[in-house]
Amino acid sequence: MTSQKIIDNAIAVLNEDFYAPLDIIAGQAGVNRRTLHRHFKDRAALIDACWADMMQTWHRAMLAAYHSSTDPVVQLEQMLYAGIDCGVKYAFLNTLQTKYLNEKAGAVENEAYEQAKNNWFSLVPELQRQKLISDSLSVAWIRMLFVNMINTTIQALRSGDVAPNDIKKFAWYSFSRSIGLL
Amino acid sequence: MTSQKIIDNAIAVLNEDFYAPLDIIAGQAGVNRRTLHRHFKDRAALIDACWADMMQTWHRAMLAAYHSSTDPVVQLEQMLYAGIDCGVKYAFLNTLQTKYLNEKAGAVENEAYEQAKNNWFSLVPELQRQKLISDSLSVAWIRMLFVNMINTTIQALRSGDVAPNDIKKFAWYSFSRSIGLL
DNA sequence: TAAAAATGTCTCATGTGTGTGACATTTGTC
DNA sequence: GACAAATGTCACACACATGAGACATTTTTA
Repeated sequence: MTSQKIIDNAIAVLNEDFYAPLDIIAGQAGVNRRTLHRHFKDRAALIDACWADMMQTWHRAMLAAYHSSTDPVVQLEQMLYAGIDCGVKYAFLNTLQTKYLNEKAGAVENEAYEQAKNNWFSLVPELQRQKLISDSLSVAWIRMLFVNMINTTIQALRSGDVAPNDIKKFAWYSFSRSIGLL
Repeated sequence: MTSQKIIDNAIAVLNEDFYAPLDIIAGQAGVNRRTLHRHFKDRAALIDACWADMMQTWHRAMLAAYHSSTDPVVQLEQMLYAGIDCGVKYAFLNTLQTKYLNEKAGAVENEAYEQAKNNWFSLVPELQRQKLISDSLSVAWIRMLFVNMINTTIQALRSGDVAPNDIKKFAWYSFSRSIGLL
């Protein structure tokens, strides 16, 4: 559908430059700017749509990873890979969260986010209880390590300085050790 | 000096929003927008000045940390702390590097940056040679871990979710382990 | 104190992103 | 083919950031 095509390209473009003019987004999506406005009332509406879209992608990937095993370590590993696979979309999600979402009320569309987040947050204390990872690190800190490891991976992929084949291996190696695993 | 005052405030403001209007920057610095233009020809000139300023700060901090010890592990630890202390300025540097610096030729003012970078890059192979850190990780990857650990730390500080007292400790613990140290 | 420099205030022209209206054109559907 | 929906094209008004000119005011300096 056209709306989806616009959203996909908007995410790609806005991820590079959050303030890119709508011309660029429309052009990238192969539609007229006027058409873009027919699908999305204004810039804010488009960004909201992008946000919702990303939420869905992210949420599904996390849920699938979470249910791929009962071993919390494997769950965590799979969730990291899922995050990496979300790639560009995830990076944009982060941008939004820091600079755009502040202005919005913690509204409806955060529900899915919260759910995935809660799954994640139940995992870490469990790992700490089992003494598999460090219990001197706070959960909030570990959450940030997780998110930023994904960012690091995406950056590494984009920069071309790190061999793509190595990246996931590196990411899990570095992340798991950074939280005290093994 | 007025120029420096404007630069400092510009860094602070642009770090929050890279596209903030000059009004805001001038206002934050307590000067008129017209005055800002008398010190800096245009927006690009101001940003260049910010860049140069940050380079200086960053370079000095890195150099001091590097020379604080002859033990490469201690050097690395001190450089991480130095990066964290650069704080806000460093975060802006990162923003610039990805989205703004692309448009510039790898020009003159990168010299200082390169020098500090080279110090850093000599450190990592040395640590690998001494088998203190993992030699399966590439230097480029470790560089990214380093940079992103600083970002993570700054985020953590800003979010308020992690106790400020713990942060440096957490950062070194997580970073050192993520590169295979210990 | 007097001259010079820096800054503030007001104004203006310019460029650009934005959102919308009117109408032609294309595409899809029956 | 005929109709309807979606899209393209052109045009317009609006808001806003920008950079600069003219001149008053303040601050520095000799």
